[in-house]
This record gives sequence, structure tokens and C-alpha cells, in this order.
Amino acid sequence: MMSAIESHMKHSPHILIIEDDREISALIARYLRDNDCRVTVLPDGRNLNRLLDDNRIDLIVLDLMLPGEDGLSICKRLRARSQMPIVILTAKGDEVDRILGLELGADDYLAKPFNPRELLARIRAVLRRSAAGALSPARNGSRALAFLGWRIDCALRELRNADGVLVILTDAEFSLLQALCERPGRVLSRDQLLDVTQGRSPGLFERSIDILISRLRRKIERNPHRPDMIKTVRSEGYLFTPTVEAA
Amino acid sequence: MMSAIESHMKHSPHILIIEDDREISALIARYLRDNDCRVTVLPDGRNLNRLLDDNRIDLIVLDLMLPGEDGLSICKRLRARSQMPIVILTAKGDEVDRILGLELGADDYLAKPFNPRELLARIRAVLRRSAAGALSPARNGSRALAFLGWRIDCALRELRNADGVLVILTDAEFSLLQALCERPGRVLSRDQLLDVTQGRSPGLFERSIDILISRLRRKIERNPHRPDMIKTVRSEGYLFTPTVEAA
DNA sequence: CCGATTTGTTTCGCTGTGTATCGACCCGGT
DNA sequence: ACCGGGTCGATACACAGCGAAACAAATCGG
Repeated sequence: MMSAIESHMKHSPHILIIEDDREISALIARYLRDNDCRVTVLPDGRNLNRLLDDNRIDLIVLDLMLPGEDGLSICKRLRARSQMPIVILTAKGDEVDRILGLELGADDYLAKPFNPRELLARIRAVLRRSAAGALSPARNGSRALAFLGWRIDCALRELRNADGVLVILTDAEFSLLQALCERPGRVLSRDQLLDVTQGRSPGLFERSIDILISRLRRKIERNPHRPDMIKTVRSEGYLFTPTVEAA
Repeated sequence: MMSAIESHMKHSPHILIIEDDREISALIARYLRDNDCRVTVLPDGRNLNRLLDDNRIDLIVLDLMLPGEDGLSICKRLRARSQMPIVILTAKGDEVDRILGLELGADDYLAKPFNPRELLARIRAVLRRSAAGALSPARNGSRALAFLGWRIDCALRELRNADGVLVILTDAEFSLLQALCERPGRVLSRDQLLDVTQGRSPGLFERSIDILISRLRRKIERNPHRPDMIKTVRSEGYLFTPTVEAA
């Protein structure tokens, strides 16, 4: 029964919990991790945009009662930028906030105190629905990026050089390049790159990203031994230096 | 971004209520009709399949406490045949049934007694998430899609090429193509495709989707060995690259 | 109940990707 | 300067994912 749901989730989903109460967030995180989720916890809404940019979050569990920026405000902000699934947590019986949250675009709510098993069930229900996916009638027009004469078409997953000739990248290489292009001028750790490209947490001695970078350099750098575009920042990660523009 | 929602709003959603208590069903029906929904009421699970075949239902509100066939059983039956959105109604505090319902594939629940406004908010939240017309192959009314000169008629289940000549697809091939067309520009996992085309969970070493893709490519790709339209994304799934428009 | 067509399974070979290993390099500490 | 740990690049290799063909099973129409 559940296996149908889990099985069509290729990678374990990455859940972001926004909750100031350490005890509650630890409890949830523990339960979700025990049930094949990857979990990140944030105590408030600060650094949220940054975190969403650098990681591939599948769903957000959002407490409405937060210090600083209010949960409803965060919910609205999130909806303004994406359709990311949101499950909100409210104090028991706080019906107004609950309805308001749903009308603001949350996908579900749960009243505290709650049963972790029910939270998991709701998360799965929402993820299943969002994975089944809506039709994309007006799809974000063929996304294409350009840098230093290179052109990358994200819809076709194709890369062309300045002369317009196709440079054949493997799927993993393309995903990595896309991740870099979408975050230029910023140092990205191997963990972030793994998360974004494959939705995976790294093993202890994981070096697969290094290898991919190496292979990618061989295909796009003028001198792969003295890379211009993809620089390595020792013990930090990698940095994509060109300025990237939509094309 | 909003277009998915707007396309929903264009025609008022058709809600099916399965509820034996006349008083409650009348109350809900009234409130929903006042808020731009079309409503059909059924007192039990009989004639359900018949009704679903003959009408285009967008969402089902299902009471779990029913005479005759149990609500959970109905929920399971519905899930077996489609991904139709389901909101279940339970007696207050009946947590077990609630969780069970979600795990059976319901999209949301509401405890009785409830505020009609909240029911509406939940219905809208679920509808927002769900695809306008892609929920079940049985429901896809007369729609036609076009891409790269190809024309696909979902009602007749026919495919024509740029010259207007019929290309004969088998049933499974057509369902697969339709699923791809309805979600262009997104990588779809094999499990999702299996789920959408046949509502089936994959066996452990299932490769039937690969074969279908292969056979489909042979019929529609210019060079089946270097596919343009249906690209494979290694260890992720498949991607339909053309832009698709209604025709 | 039979034959034809559609659909799923098995198997094989190729390619892509991660792992292991080694060596180069950076940097700090005696 | 000399070593030593840590980090990264490169090569070689093992294995997993996918396409294709042949085969087997299921479905359908008569």
C-alpha cells in the first residue's frame, strides 16, 4: 500500500522544517528521518531564500507561531516564488489561522499537539499529489541560459558552444552544469551539489562530484588543468565564475 | 505559474458528495453551490462507477461512515481506478480512520462537525494541487494536443503526423504518449508513468515502461536511436521535450 | 477454444557513473 | 626547509542503468 507511494519517490524526499521549538523540531526530524526522509531544520524565516536556492527541498513543514516574521507571512512569501508544497502547524483549535493558511496557499495543516505518524501520512499525501503533477500549460518558456558564448537549453538538456555546435554531455554532467549555472558566483559545497543534482546525501568518502567536475571540465574548459569557469575552492567546494544571463 | 489555477477556475469544479445524512449533504451542497461549485450528491457507494463514467467529476467528498459499503473500501476502490482527488469526512477524533484514509490515498480529511468555509478552503487547496484534466484517462474528455506538427486526439485516441496521416499506436503506447504530452518539459520517473498510465505499482525489476518508450520512439522519432522528443534522463526517467499546445 | 495482436520478461551488450587508488599540491608545524 | 596530514585531480576498474531483440504471457475477437 505505502510501497506504491514510496516506490514512485525515487529519492528520499528532502523536508524542511521551520519551527522554533527545538524539542518539537527534533522530534519531528527524528521521526521523519527514521522513515526515509532527509530533514533540514530552520528555527525561523531568516536565510530561507538562501537555503531554498542552495538545496532541493521537496516540502516545507511550517509552524505558524514563530518569533520574528510570522508564519503566515512566510507562507505568502513562499507562494509568491514557487508552488513548493507546504504543510502548516497551528496551535490547537486556532481555526482562523488554519483557514487563512489554506487560503494563502498551504497544502495542508496539522493542529498541535499531533501524532508524528499523521504528519508523515499527510506529507506523503501531499507529495504524492504534487508528484503526480499538474499539466504545465504555460510552461516556464524553454529555459535557456548563456555564458561566455556557451548556450545551455534546459528544456532540451543540450549544450552548444560559441559556434553553435552541440557538445554532448551525459545526464549527470548536464545536471551538474545546470546547477552551477543557476548559482553563479557562489561557492557550492559538494553536499549542496549532490543534493541539487541527485537529491542524495553524501556517503562518508563520497567523491563522485569531484569526478563529475573533472569530466565536465574536460568538455568545456579551454585548459582543463587550469580551469577558468569552474574554479575549485579548497575544502569549500566549487565556484562557477562566468556571469550567466537568460537567453 | 498561476495559469494552472486559473484554468481550474474557468469552469466551476464539479464536486461529488458521498454522504448518507441528508441534512449534512444538503448543507454542504448549498454552501458549495453558493461558492461557484457544481455539486452532485450520492447517499452511498452504489452506482458510483456508473456516475464517474458519465460525468466529469473533479473531486469527491467522502463520508467514512456509510451504510452498506464502508467509506474506506470506497476510497480504496477509487484509488484503484484513478487519482481522483478525495477529501474524507470522519467523526470527530476518529484518528485511526483518519490516518488510514490518508494512507489509503485520500488527499485530505475533515472532522465532523466542521465549518463549511474550511471544507471549501480544503477543496480548493486540493484542487489547486491536482491536474485540471489529467487525473484519469477515463475522464479526459475531448481534448486535442499538438506538438511539432503532430496532432493527438485524446477522445478518439488517435495520433496523426504532420501530413495528417494516421499513425497507429497500441493502447499502452497511446496512454504513455498522452501522459508525456500532458507533462512536457518535466522529467517523469518510470513509477510515475506506470502510475498515470495504468495505475499500477511497479514490480521490483519492472522494465515495461522502457520497452513501451522504445516502441513509441520507433513510431514517432525521426531517428529512434538519437531521440529528439522523448529524451531519457539516466536513473531519473524520461523527458518529453517539445512544447505542447491545445489544438 | 483458437489464432492474432498486444504487452511484459529475459537476456545481452554498451555506456555512464561511482569507487579505489595513487600522486600532486597546499599548508602548517617542528 | 623537511616532513605529514589533508584535499584534490587523474586513471583504471567494477557495476548499474538502459536499448534492443527474442521470447513468453496475456488479451481479444471470432
